[in-house]
Amino acid sequence: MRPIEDILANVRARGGKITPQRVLIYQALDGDTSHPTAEQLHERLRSWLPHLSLTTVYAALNDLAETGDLRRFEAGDGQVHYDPDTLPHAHVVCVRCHRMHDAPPPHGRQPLPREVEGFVIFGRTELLHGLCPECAETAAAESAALEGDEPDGT
Amino acid sequence: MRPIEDILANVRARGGKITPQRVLIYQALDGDTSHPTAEQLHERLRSWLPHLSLTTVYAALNDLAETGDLRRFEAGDGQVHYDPDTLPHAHVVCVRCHRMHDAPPPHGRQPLPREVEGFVIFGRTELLHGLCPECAETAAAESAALEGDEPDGT
DNA sequence: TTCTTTGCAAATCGTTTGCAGCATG
DNA sequence: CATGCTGCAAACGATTTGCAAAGAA
Repeated sequence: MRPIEDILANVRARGGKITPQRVLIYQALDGDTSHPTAEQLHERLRSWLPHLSLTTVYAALNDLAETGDLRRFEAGDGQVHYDPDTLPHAHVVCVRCHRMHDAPPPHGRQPLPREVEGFVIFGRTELLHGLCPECAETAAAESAALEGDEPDGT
Repeated sequence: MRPIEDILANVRARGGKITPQRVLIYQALDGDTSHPTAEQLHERLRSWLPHLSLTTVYAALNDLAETGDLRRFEAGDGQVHYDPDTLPHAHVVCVRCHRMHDAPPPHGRQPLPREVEGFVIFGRTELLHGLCPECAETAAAESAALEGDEPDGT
């Protein structure tokens, strides 16, 4: 994400107004690598601004996303996630618990194609689906238990 | 997607039952490159089975997705899309009209990493975001019109 | 007969919208 | 003081769930 000052300047340049809510949201986002949903962010910020409404969080996030200062993506859990890191990079997602990490290079770091199938390309979202260490362990334990229930397993 | 017979055999092997609805859905999916949503598929199949319910379509699709015979992904339009092509490949999506194509090789055809950040990797979803030819034209026309409204544009 | 699947209606859940009051520029 | 923003409540739309009836095995 660009420095907060740049973003605020941009808001003002577009005729927008700078409110304490937006500043708080922008600051919370800066450097956040947890890929939060609007609701998660809202929950966190409530401690600082108890009156902050979820609607306002959505408004601020979608605004940033439209100017390209924030990446917005769906990760297969039915919710929209936001990522202040707008450089091309991949995400690893657990298909069970939906825990999510940035994938280290080289994944997703290839340069963007300019044009594909006649489409002008702006951005890329790359998700790697798998099991996180915890869920992999649970899954292993479960399948072991299942084998115990199947006498034919010999 | 695997041949229909294999899929049906698998259903039976898991204690499932083979119904006309499921067979119809599997057949419709086979070779489909349009990345339909459950609702789109439902709409199409209604001509053959007017009584087919959306619930049933969801059940069949989610079942196939769980066995890995169908890829399930969200494309930024708030809906879940299904793709019978389960080989790793990328999709090009129009951010305006949500039209979608498969990206031709080499995009997204790199082999899957086995493990990333401790996660065991099963699959990948790669989305290229951009403007389709039609929307690019519309967008160009719109920005031209906007410039006309701004006398300072000189 | 047994147990899964179907199909309807209602519930759920994340996100958006309408609108009145408030605060920024 | 004009306009954009906030925050509440209500609307929305995609997906899921509960349950009784139907139909595979």
